[in-house]
Amino acid sequence: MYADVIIDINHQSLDRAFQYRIPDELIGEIKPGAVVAVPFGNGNTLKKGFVTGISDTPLVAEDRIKDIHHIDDKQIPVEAKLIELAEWMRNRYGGTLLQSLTTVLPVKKRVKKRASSDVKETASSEAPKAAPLNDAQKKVLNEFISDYENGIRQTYLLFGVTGSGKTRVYMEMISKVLEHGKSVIVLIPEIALTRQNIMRFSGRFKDEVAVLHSRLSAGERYEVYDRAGSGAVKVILGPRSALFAPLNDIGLIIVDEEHETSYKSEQMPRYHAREVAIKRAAMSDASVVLGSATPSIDSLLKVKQGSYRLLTLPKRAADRPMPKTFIVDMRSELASGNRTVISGLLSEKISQRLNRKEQVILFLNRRGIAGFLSCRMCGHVMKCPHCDVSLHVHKDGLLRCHYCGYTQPSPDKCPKCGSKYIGAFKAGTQSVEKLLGKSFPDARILRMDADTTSKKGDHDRILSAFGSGKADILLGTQMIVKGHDFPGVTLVGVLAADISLNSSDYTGGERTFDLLVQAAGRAGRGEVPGEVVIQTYQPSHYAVTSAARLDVDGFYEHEIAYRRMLGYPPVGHMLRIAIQSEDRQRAQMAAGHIRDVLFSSKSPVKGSIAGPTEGVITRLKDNFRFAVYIKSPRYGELVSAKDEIEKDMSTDSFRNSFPGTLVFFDFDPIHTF
DNA sequence: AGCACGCCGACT
DNA sequence: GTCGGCGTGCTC
Repeated sequence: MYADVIIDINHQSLDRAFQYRIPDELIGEIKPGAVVAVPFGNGNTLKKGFVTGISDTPLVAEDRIKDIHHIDDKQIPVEAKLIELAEWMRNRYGGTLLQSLTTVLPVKKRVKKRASSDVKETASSEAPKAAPLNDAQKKVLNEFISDYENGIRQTYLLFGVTGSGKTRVYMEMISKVLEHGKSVIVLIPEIALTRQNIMRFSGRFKDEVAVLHSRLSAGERYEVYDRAGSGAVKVILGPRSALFAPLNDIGLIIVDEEHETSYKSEQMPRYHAREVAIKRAAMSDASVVLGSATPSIDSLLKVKQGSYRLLTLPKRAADRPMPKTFIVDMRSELASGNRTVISGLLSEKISQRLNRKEQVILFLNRRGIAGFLSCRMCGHVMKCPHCDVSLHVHKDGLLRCHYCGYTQPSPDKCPKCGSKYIGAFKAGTQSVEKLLGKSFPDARILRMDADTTSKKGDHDRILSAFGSGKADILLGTQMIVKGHDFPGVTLVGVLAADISLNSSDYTGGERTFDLLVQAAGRAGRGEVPGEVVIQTYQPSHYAVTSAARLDVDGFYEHEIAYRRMLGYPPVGHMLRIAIQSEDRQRAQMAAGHIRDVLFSSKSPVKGSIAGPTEGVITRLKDNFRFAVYIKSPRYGELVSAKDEIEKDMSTDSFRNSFPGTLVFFDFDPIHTF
């Protein structure tokens, strides 16, 4: 008997199975998923390896095959299914099989048990007092249960407006699946892994639920895996990596806030947890529930195409009204002499709340830092004529497109209205804080951004201070919009919707819509109805107007038309090939070489290759970054193109011409490069 | 990633 | 002569 073993050395040329003889005493113990130690290379040094298959035919001369040394008993064996999943990921997202294996089979060191965390003890107080389900919740739940009991397994999109009680519905779905003796994985974005969220689940499912998150030590992680493997834990709650928990008999995978970009990995393999969840579910005869108040364009398209089933919660629970929204045109603020970042309307509404002792959230989206050029008089934004994304202001003063490399000089006058007020966007939380201090000297202000949350615990401390009413205004970046529930907040101000709108990639509209609707969702969660003020230089942009109407369908129709016209995902597909080297010249040459390889190949994608272009961040950790983009209506063609490049990279000629050059693939990229 | 083989310079 | 530099090639 022989075992196929992947050696734990991350190198392209070693990314294949090696056959080892299974000694008699280990026959039956060595299975796919086992972790073994094997002698490797001339020195026969013992290396860790992953068993991916068993066979009884030697593929090389028998005298070249060595024996497995021993099973690494510090590791627990994992389902063969996870290996199959790793192979699928390797094929779909590129990179080495070892990278996929180590993603799927995370380090599981056996460490002495520790005292269990304090979460369980405090959780019991959360357990009683569940309100009865409302009609919409009942309807959704019954549809799911009826399918489940009839053996129908599929992917559902649970579209529920902010505050509609999605979590409550998840709990009931989980209970039902547990009754059938199956287990459940619940994915939530890392940022939403708050104490309150964990409590809700552990209050309901007690010892049967376990939480995985990045702060867990190896020992704590091992304990969770161990209890999952033995069947003591039936529900795993965690971020995207929790998808690979070694649970048997999975009946349901829930992906909460499915539109969140954190579900996409930023390391190889750059998998999307939503896609992998659906794959893992299919392998275990499980259903998937994707939940969101602002579903991804991708999932909405799948619903239209009939591959996901739509479930909706159209109203807030307990009949709370949706907030009232106002769009402020910042161009007219400028025209009327207000040069600050806070409009007259917003300022007036803030004083009102301060007088009434209600709370205010002010949101300054800073992601995609001031990279674009726009006119403060007419709102015109400089865009690439070929790719319809914002041009990025380069340090040499030129404007550049990230997808195709199109370049033009910065204009000193707006090409549309002739105004000289065309410039890069600047606004930071610190300067806004100063301005607020001047305008509202009596207000207690909390600022929450990367600077004020650098230490562990800062995050929770600021949020709980605001939650307990120790401040009137919470001013912050992205991080304050996600999922928090502050009943005292009756006004949310979005200071500059434009920043995310004009990010230099195709996802700007979608991200802005999500942010605006989620921000609006923070207002009026308590007794007093909420209001939202959205400030922008592009008040008629469909992402802004549909967000103000909280109109997901309307936004979808506009956005999908834009994606269709330019062949962007999810209508078409896109592959980013990122090339990095410590030597700038070499990175650029390698990128050019890769483009040429694609051009001269038989691949049908050669008509839609763009680049090489330099990354937004041109240098990261001493590496110079270049990218080549390919678009294709068919994902499979991009996979073939990726295979073609991987083949070329494994040749001596590539390794000799571009030593030390790293290549990463990103399918349907959503993070700016 | 390691380790061996190999074909050139400067040294006990 | 031969000790050792690290370029190229292989690892079940």
